[in-house]
Amino acid sequence: MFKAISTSVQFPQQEEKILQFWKDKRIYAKSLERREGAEPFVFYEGPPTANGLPHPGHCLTRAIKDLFPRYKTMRGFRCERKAGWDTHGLPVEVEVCKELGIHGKDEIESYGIEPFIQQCQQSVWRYMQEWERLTERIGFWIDLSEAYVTYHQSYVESVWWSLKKLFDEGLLYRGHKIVWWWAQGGTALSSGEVGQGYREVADPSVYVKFPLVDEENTSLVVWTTTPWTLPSNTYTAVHPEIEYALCRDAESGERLIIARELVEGLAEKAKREWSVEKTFSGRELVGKRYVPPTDNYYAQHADACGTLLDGTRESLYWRVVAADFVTLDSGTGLVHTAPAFGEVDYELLVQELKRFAEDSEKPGLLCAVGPDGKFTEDYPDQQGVWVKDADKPICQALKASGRLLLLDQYLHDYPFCWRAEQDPLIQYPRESWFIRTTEFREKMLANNSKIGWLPENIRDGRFGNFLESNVDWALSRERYWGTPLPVWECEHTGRREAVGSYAELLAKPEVEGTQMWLAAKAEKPELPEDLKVHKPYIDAITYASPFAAGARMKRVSEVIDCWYDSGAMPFAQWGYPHTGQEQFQNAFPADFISEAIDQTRGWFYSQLAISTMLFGERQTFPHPFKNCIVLGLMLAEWYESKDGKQRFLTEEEASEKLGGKYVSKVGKMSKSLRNYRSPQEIFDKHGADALRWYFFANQPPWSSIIYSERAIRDSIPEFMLRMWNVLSFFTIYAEIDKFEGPLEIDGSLDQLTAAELAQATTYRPVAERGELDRWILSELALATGRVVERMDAYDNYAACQQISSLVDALSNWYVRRCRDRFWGAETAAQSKDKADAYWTLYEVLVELSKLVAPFVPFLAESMWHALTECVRDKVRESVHLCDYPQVLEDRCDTVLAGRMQVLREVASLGRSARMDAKLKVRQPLASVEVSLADDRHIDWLSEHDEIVRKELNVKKISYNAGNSHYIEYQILPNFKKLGPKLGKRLPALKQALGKLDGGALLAQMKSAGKVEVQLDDEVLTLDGEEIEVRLQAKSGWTASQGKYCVVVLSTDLTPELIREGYARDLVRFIQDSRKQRECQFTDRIQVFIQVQDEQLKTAIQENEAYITGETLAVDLKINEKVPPAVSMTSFAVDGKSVEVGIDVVQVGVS
RNA sequence: GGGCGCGUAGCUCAGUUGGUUAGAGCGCGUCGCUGAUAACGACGAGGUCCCAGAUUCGAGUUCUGGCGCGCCCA
Repeated sequence: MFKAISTSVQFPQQEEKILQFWKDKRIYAKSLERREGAEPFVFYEGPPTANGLPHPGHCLTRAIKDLFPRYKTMRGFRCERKAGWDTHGLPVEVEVCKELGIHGKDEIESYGIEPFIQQCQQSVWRYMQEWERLTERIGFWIDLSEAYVTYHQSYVESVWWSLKKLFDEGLLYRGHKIVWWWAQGGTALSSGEVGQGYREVADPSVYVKFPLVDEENTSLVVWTTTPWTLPSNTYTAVHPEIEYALCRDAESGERLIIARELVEGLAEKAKREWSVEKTFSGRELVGKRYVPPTDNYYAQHADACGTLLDGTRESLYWRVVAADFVTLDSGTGLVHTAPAFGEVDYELLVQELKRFAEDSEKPGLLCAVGPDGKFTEDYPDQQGVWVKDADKPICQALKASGRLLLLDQYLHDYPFCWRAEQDPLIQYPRESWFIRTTEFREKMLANNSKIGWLPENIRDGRFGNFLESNVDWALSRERYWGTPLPVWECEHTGRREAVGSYAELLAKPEVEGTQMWLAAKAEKPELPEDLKVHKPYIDAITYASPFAAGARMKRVSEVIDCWYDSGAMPFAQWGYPHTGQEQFQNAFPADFISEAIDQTRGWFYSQLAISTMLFGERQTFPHPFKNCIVLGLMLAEWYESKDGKQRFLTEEEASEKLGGKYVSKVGKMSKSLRNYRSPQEIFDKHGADALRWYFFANQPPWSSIIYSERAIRDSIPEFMLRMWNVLSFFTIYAEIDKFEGPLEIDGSLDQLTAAELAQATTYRPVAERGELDRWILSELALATGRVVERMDAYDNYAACQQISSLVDALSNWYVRRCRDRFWGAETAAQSKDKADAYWTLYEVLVELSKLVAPFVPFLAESMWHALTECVRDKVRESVHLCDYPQVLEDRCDTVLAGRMQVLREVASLGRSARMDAKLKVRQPLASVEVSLADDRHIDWLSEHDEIVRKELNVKKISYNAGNSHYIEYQILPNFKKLGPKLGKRLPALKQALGKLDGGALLAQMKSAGKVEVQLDDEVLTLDGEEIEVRLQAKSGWTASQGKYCVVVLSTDLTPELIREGYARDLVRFIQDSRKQRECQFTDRIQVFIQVQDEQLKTAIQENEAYITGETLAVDLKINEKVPPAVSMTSFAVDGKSVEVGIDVVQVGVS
C-alpha cells in the first residue's frame, strides 16, 4: 500500500534526514561492499587545503567528483574514494605569521622554527570541520576517515623515495635561476602566486643613450621600464634580422642607432628631428662595444676580455649581442640586458658563457642589488636604497650626464606580492634545486596526447602548449613548513646523496641528532610523530660522510614546492613503495579526475610530470589519469545599489533594502571582497540537490558558471518539483485506489526491475497495454540508453537534458493525458486499464529514481523510499545500492515516438489556434481539421486521437494530407539531397518549383510517386525524398502551423455546444470550491445552485450527469431552499450570474 | 606581447559532417488549463547570429583578417 505524499515538500529538511539515514545504515560503505571484486573504477581526489574556508567553487568540484563515482558504482564498478588534504606551503606559513603578528623570515627565525612549524601543523586543520561538513552536506561520498595527508610521515617518505629516485638518475640538480623574488619576505614565489598579484601600474619609461666606444658621437638608444636595473647592465641585444637606422639629430648633430621602423615615432615623442643616414641589419651591430649608463662596474671591467672557443679574444661585457626575443612592439629595437634581473637576459648570458673557452676568463653575473632588494656596495651611489626608490635618482643622474634621451610613463601589469600588496616583486637570481623535466618533454607530450580531456581543447591548447614550453621544475623553497628536500651533503667535499625514508636515514653510519625530536616529544607528548620528518628536527640529523673520512653529512636546508606533494599523490597516498604496494597497483592510473582550470599548471601538471618521470618504464600511456574534466571558473553574482554604496547583497536583501533600485553584478569570486554567499545558505534555503542539478544540467562543466541563487532556485520547479509532483500524484491515487503494487508479488524482490515486477498478478505485458503506456515506457528506455551513452562519455550536461525531457514527457503528457484513467470508479483490481496505468507510472517512477540517483542523490532516495515502503524488507534499502537501469531494447519504439510527437504537435497547435480565435478550452468545439505534410501516420492518428480530442475539447478531428482547401502547399527542393547532384542549378529549381501549383505537384507525387519539373532544356524527375512540402494556412482561417502539420479550427458554435461549455465552467467553479473547502479527494458533496437565466439553467439540467460525475456530487439542488449552513458564492458564466454553494455529505467515500 | 576560450533574443546559453523558416530556459506582459502541480500550456521579441573579406548552388556553422570580452602566461 502507498501513502499519499504531499506536494508541498521542504527539500532541505528532507535532505538532512536522508543524510542521517545514510550514516545510520552505512549506505556508502555498503555500496562498496556490494561491488567487492568488481572491476575497479579509479578516482583520485585532488587534495584541497583545509586552512581556508570552503567557498562555492569548491561545491562544484565536490559535486562533479561525486557524480561520476556514484554513476560508475551503480553501473557495476568498484569505486574506492579516498579523501586527501594538502597541508604544506607558503599559504600555511603566511596564515600562521598573521596570527603571530610577525612578518618575514627574520622574525620567523627569531620566533623559533620549532614552535613555528608546530603552529603550522595545527593551523592546517583550522577549517577541517567546515570542509567535512560541506563534503557531507553536498552528498559527496568519500572516505574522510582514511584521508591521506601530505605532512604525514608515510606521505613524506613516499615523496622522499621519488626524489631519491630522481636524484640517483641525475634528474635532481642544483642551479641558478631567475625567480620572482619577494625581497621583503626573502623568498621566491611560485608562478601561481605571482599570477595572483598582477596589477596595473605606471612605471617610468626611459630611453637611454649608450655611446659606442669605437664610433665617436654615436649612441645606441635603449629603452627600459626598470631604471634600477641599469647599473647592472651587461649587454645590449638586437635582432639580427631587423633593420636598424643610423640617424642624425638635426640640432645637436649626434648620431643615434634605432630600429628603422621606430625612428619616426620616437622622434615625434622626443620632439626631435632625425634624419636617417643609413640603414643596416642588426647583425652588423653585433659585437660593437659601448659605454654602459653607470660606471660602477665599468670603471673596473671596461677592458676585461676572455678567450673564445675558436681562440679569438672577446670583451666580457658591454657589447651588442644578437637575440631572437627582440621585437619592434615597444621600445627602440635595442634591448637593455641585465642578466640578474630577467629570465631572457639570464638565458642570454648563459649562451654567451658557452662561447668562451673552458679555461678563459668569463663574464660574471653583474648584480648590484642584494637579496633584500637594496643596492649593495656594487653601486655606491644608491647603496642601501630600495630599488624602486632608486628609479628617480638614477634617472636624474642620467639626465645630468646627458645620457637621458626621453623620460615618459608606461602603464603595464606588474606583479606584487599576493600577501603583501604593497611589495612589488623583482626578478632576482637565486640558487635552487631543479628537476630536469625538460628531458621528459616528449614523453610528457606523448602521455598527454592519450588523456581524455574535457573539453578536448585542453590537450593541444592550454595544457599541450604549457608542456611544449616546459622548463625545468624549480623544486626548492627557502622556507620552513614543507616536505624537506631529502638530500644530505658532505661538509668537506660537497658531495651529496639522497635518502628515501626515515629508516634509511637512521641506518646510516654514526647517525647523530635524533635526540632533538626525542626531547621535543618528551616535553610535548601530544606532538604527532609526523613532525620528526620536518624541519628543524630533520635538519638536526647528521651522519658520517662516505665521501671523506671524519666528515659529516648534513641536510641541505630547503623544503620543496608543495605542488610536488600533491602531484605525488597517486603513490604517496598509499605510502608507496614503503607500504601499500598492492593498493597502488590496484589504483593506478586513475580513470577519472576533475578540478578547475587553474590546476592546469598545478595539479594536472605535477601529476603528469612526476608520473612520467617515475614510471617511465610503463609502456602504455596515459598515466596517472585517463580522463579529466576541467571545470570552468565559478563567478559570483551579487546585487548592489545603483550608486554602488551597498554591495554584495542577495536579491531578496536588495529588493528589501533598496526597493526597486538595484542592479545585479557578476564578477570573479574574491576572498577579500567577500562578494559571494556561504554555500551553507544555499543548502539551508534550497538544498544540495538544487545546487547539484544546477551545476550538472545548466551548462557544460567547463564553461564558467555563475553562482546565482536565482538560477539555483529555478532548478527546483523546473526539474525537481515537477518530478516530485508526479510522485505525489501517483501516491495520492494509489492510496485512494488501494493499489498494492509490489505487495502483489509473493516471489522474490530485489531492486524492482521489470522482470521482478512482471511477477505481479495485475502487471500485464507491455505489448498489451495502451498507446500512452507503451509510449512512456519506450521514452524511458530510449532516454536511459542516451543517458548511459552520454555519462560514459563524461558528458553530464547532455545526460541531464535527456533526463529533463523525459520528466517533461512524463509530467506534461503522460500524466496529464492519463489523469482520468486514475479517477475511474473501478479499482485497479477491477479495471485492466487502471492497473496498466498504475503499473506503468510506478515502473517509470522506480526507474527514474535510479536514473537520477547520481545527480540528485537525496531526492532519488526519497523517491525510492516512497515507492518501496510497502516492501521495505524485501528490496534494497537505498536506491544507491541498486544497479543503474538497463536499456530494455524491446520496449524502444521509435515509430511510436514519432507518431506521438505529431500528436503532441497537433495538441499544441490546436491550443495555439484556439488562442487566436479567443476560444477558451472549456468551450467545446465541433471539429478541427489537421493537414499533414505527408500521409504516413494518418491512419494511426485517426485511431488514436482521443487524447488530443480531450486535450483540445473538440468532438471530432479530421485528417488529410495534400487535399485541404484551407491550405496552400509549397514544394521546395530537398537541398541536402539535391545539392551535390545539381549544384549551381539548385536555385533555378527552387524557382521553378515555386512557380508551379503545389497542390497539383503533391497530387502528382501521390499518384505517380515522383514529380517532373522542367528546368532549362531538361525535365528533372524528383522522388519523394528529393522534395520538401511546406504547408501554410490560407488567410482567413483560424489555423496554426508547425513542423509537421497545420491545424484548422471550425469556429462554428451551436447552442448545444455553448451550453456544454457553460457546464464545464460550472464544474470548474465547483472544483475550486471543493479545493477551498479543503475537501478530501473522495468526499461526496451536495451542490446548491441558484440560477435565473433560462439558457444557463437548461445547460445545467442537460449536463447534470456530467457535472455530478466530475465533482463527486450526490445531486444538484437547483433553485431549492439552501440550508443556512451552506454559504453561497455567486459568479458569472458568460455574463450570466449564478450562485453556487456546496456541502459535504459523505466523508472519504472511495 | 603570446596561448586558449568566448561573442547568437532583455538575461543565461544550445545550435550536431554547411542545406534555405536559428532554438531553449529565465525574466516580463497577456490569455488559457487545472481536484498532482509551489506547476503547466499558448502568444508576444520581429535577432545586423561582433565586423569585413574568402570558399560554396548554399555560411550562425569552414577559412583569413580585424574588433571586443574572459582566463592563463609573460
